[in-house]
Amino acid sequence: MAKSSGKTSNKLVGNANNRRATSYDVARLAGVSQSAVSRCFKAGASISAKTRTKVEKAAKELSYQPNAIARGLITRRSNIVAVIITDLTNLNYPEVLSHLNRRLEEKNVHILLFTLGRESDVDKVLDQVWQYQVDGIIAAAQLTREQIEACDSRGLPIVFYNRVYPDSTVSSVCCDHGEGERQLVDGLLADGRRSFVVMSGPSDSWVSTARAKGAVTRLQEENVEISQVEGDYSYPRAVELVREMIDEGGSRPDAIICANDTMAIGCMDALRHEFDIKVPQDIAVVGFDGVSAATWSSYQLTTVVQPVERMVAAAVNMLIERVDDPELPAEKRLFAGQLQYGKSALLG
Amino acid sequence: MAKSSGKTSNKLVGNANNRRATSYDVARLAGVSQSAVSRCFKAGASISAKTRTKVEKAAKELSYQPNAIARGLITRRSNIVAVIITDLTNLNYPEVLSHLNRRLEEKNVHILLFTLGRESDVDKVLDQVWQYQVDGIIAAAQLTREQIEACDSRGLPIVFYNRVYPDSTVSSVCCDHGEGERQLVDGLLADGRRSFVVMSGPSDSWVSTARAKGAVTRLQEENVEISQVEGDYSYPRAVELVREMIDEGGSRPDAIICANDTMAIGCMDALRHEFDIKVPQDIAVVGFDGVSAATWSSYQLTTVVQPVERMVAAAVNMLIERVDDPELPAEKRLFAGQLQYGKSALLG
DNA sequence: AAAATTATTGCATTCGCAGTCATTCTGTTT
DNA sequence: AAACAGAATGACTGCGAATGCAATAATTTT
Repeated sequence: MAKSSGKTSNKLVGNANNRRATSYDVARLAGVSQSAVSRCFKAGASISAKTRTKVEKAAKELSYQPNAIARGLITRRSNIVAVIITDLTNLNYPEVLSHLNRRLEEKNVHILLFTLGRESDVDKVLDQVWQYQVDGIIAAAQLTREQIEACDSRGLPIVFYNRVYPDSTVSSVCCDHGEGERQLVDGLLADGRRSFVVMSGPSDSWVSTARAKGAVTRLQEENVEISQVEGDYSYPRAVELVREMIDEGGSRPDAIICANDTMAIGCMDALRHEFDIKVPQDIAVVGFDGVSAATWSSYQLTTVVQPVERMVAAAVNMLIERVDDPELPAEKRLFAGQLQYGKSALLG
Repeated sequence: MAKSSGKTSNKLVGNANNRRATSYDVARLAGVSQSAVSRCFKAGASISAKTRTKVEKAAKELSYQPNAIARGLITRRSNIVAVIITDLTNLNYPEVLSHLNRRLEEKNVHILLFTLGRESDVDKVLDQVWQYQVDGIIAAAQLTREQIEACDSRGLPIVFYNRVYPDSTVSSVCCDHGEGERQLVDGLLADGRRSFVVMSGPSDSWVSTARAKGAVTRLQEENVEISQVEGDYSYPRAVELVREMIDEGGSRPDAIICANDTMAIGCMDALRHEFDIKVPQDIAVVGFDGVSAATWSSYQLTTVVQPVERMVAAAVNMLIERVDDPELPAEKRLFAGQLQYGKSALLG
């Protein structure tokens, strides 16, 4: 602490020439024009080896880095995409975000991250997105038709992640929630389950609705008992719902179909530890997503695993294609989920 | 699908006048100068109510949004900070990121997100960070002294999240890992535990090292058995380590001290389900972080909860202060974790 | 009502880089 | 050696907004 001689002076130097080096500084030091410096940092530009060497030497000396902001201003390409996500605490999204980052990085594109507290914040977020001249948007959030059109009219490509606008020409990648639920239900039916609770997520979540509807639609084809409860994707709420369900003392269902894994885990814990109900013997529980906790040996959840990696790769490719060529028509890609047999339900 | 008359034409229009409106466009339409438009969008600028009205009307008509990139070029303030995170799949980080986003949003600052595959990628990431003229960095990753100095010399403030550089003048917020571990160990000792396994995270993680060292240091003050194993913060690896530990058939420890909750959960699952060992009766397990899964009733982990919200708020405030005034001296803030008693260890 | 004061406004310039164009240099061909 | 093609280079302009300064308008003071 006392002997801070070297370090602090260093800091003063840094603040003295507060300005970062520009291409002009490099040009002057290298004895070339600013254009030459610019060309040196652009692939495929016409520049001689000799000049390049001089420039690179000077650039290193000044630790020059081209200013991506200024470059973006003139090229109209920021190499930034906005990622709009509703709820990071959803166990599924960190994985999505992680893959997104890796895939985009490969293309030298960066992520400006926006998370939504309430859905009503979308307008505010979009304002910011526009101001920052991002090249495109990956949205894991619901946008109104007006909002989509506003992006459209600005020539700003969007790819939706896990939501689909059936009668609108917007691009999206999506897991086939309906089909996934159908598989789960088929398995449960084959297993002899006859009375069901469908636990949906928050009502404003398109994904939750798609899943719940998928399950219910399939169930209604059979002569079985169905009741629906509305959760919020969270563990504690699922526990509460199970309490209400069991405490009310009505007939217990044979199976609970949860709109995501986190709630399924909550149900299992509540059933087993609060009511000593055997899962899957007494009640089967299934989820959706394939989060890592689903494989933990306390749960071994039967669920549908979303092919996150492929979905993300598809979303990124679709978006970048449309950034490069805005005339490309919209495209919707639907990925089948992978049924994962666990021990929370006796299937197949 | 067939009647796409309205929509598609809309798209064509959007692409026709491909350019977004600029302040000049607004100025022309409003019959004022570009300066007036600029002032209209800057808080506290000198502008009459009459002009403001005209400008706002024109701006709305053209759906004009000031170009944050161009603004950043001249103000030297991008209102973007880089967030560098090692591993998003670490259950603790999504929560951190979520709070970061909320806090920064309040200050109208945005997040350019960088995740690190390997630590060696730091240089590449820093290059990008510099190019994008971010106002500052929040780093939940390890930087070398050279890298820190490089940021310093560019006048780029950094605040480290959960890592500390003892003999260096960099700002950081940090949970007191050592003290947290001490509390855990004290509890375990009071509970009569005499032989311990300390399961660290990856060796290149500063946090893991700090925690393991904290536990070991405290343990060495007592006459107890200590052995150390190296995990990687992950569930599956913790399971493997427990297998090795138990299968080897040596004497079983009384307690396993894990460097994070995820591994603690892995240990509990392995002990209970693979070896039918009772937790906490036979072996106590403790973790660190306070992730949500730690409270699930299957685990009810005894752990130290990091005050994430306060830590994030502190990090954001410290960073923004230093963006506003780069002369501010570095500051290190250490937050005590909150011991959370669960049923994975009989403490207190 | 004239002078003094203050509040608005527009002009011109700047931020840092990329791309256009005209010019110079290099190397090839005859 | 002259003529030429192609590569390399530099001067200059513009991307879109912010700002210092000077000019002008609105307001207050006397």
